Amino acid sequence: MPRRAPAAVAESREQTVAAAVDLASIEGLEGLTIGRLAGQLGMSKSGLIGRFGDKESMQAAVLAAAIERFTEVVWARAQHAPAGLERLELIVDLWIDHLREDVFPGGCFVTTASVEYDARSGRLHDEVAAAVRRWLAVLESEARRARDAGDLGADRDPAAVAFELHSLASGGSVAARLLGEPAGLDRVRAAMRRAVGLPPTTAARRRSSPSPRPSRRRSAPRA
Amino acid sequence: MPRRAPAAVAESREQTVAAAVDLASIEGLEGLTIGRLAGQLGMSKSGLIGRFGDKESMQAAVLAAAIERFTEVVWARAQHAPAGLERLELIVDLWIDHLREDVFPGGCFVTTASVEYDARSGRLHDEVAAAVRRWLAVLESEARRARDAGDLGADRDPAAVAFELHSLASGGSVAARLLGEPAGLDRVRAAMRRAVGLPPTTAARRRSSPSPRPSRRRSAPRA
DNA sequence: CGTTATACAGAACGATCGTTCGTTCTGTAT
DNA sequence: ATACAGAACGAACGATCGTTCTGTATAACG
Repeated sequence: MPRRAPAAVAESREQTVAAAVDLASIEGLEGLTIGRLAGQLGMSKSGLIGRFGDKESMQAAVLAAAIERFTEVVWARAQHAPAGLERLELIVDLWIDHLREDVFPGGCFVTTASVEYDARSGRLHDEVAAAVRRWLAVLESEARRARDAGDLGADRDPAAVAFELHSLASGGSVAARLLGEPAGLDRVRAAMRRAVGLPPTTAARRRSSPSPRPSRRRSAPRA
Repeated sequence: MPRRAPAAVAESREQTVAAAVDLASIEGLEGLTIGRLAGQLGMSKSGLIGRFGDKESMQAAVLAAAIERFTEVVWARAQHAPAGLERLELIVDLWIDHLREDVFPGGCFVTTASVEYDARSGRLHDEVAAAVRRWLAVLESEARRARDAGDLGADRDPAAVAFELHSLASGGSVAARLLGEPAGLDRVRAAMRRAVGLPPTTAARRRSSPSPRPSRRRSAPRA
């Protein structure tokens, strides 16, 4: 391969992490296995782990990549909307859409990671918690803007609104996926809109997906 | 006075499962390990697995026991309240309390299991989903009663209310635990009350009744 | 050109996984 | 007194875990 080495390495590692994100979104960050991931990528275990040092560093890289993916498809795309309720409304739509369209094959990555590390200590716990805190801060900031602009009930605490939105999206997406009811996400969306005082739905579903997409990716538990 | 053999066996298995529930609420149902659990119980791996047949059956037994524990401390204790909004209010309080008082050392058991199996197929997935469906049906039934009695907005869909309550409790408890903020559960409670149209809080925390004290039996090593 | 650094494969490590044997012990029934 | 059933043990199975070491091919540099 006459590829330039640094580029090849960087790109290769990027692809590695992307594949690991998909796998970990199903199996969990803790269920990630060097042997299985290496086999899926067609490389040796030593070659794979050599890119990260050890497994925990690999998990951290995977987590960071998943957060970046979420940030890109939800936060970044909402930046063009004016701060406040309007941006909050767009965030909710993008948030639900990213769940509906299987940006992560196994459902919301950070939710999975949150459950895995909510009762443990260590580097992964800290990084997951930090990511959730950052996201809550974003939501709180927008909620505060909305409240200051009079678009949100003056009695509503921005931090409480942020926490409520996060709880609904996190818990609701899991339940919708577990029960195999894509319509559950409509309920989550409605509840999130209710949480910020928006009407159940605006005119038509402007972000309507063409088909329900029954893509249920499932992995055999064993062999 | 020699105990009858079947009784002794049942009790021993019950203690085994109770310990496994505590362990699995932290490590996850999938993170349960026969070797580690056996070591913690002071028995051999073969002796432990012999009680269930294989690991999956043990996981199923652990899941069933956890569901039973939840049912006891939340559903059963709310039965004395009149059906409808009043019972729903009590359920919310008991629900939050069971999270606050660490009925499960690692947080809500079914939430953990939901995340673990929401993207997989098999027996465990089906049983978790069935448990969630049963619980949603209970909540929906109470919400319908409340609506029919005029205690809930006539425009509120009981199934949507049930789903919203479940999502809030599930997602909120994880976030509160992950962030290490017990006050987060107050937010969850407030949001759940808001979901059923109840005022943020009734007077003071009237639900500071003595700890429910779930049966937490400690197993003693065999002589 | 030679030298050096890097990336990966291959092999092996100790540990642990779930499972399966054969044995032993205990209590009950015949 | 004998036979049997159940539970648990200890040992071992093959598989897989994360990690480490060594050899080698290639790319980068002078």
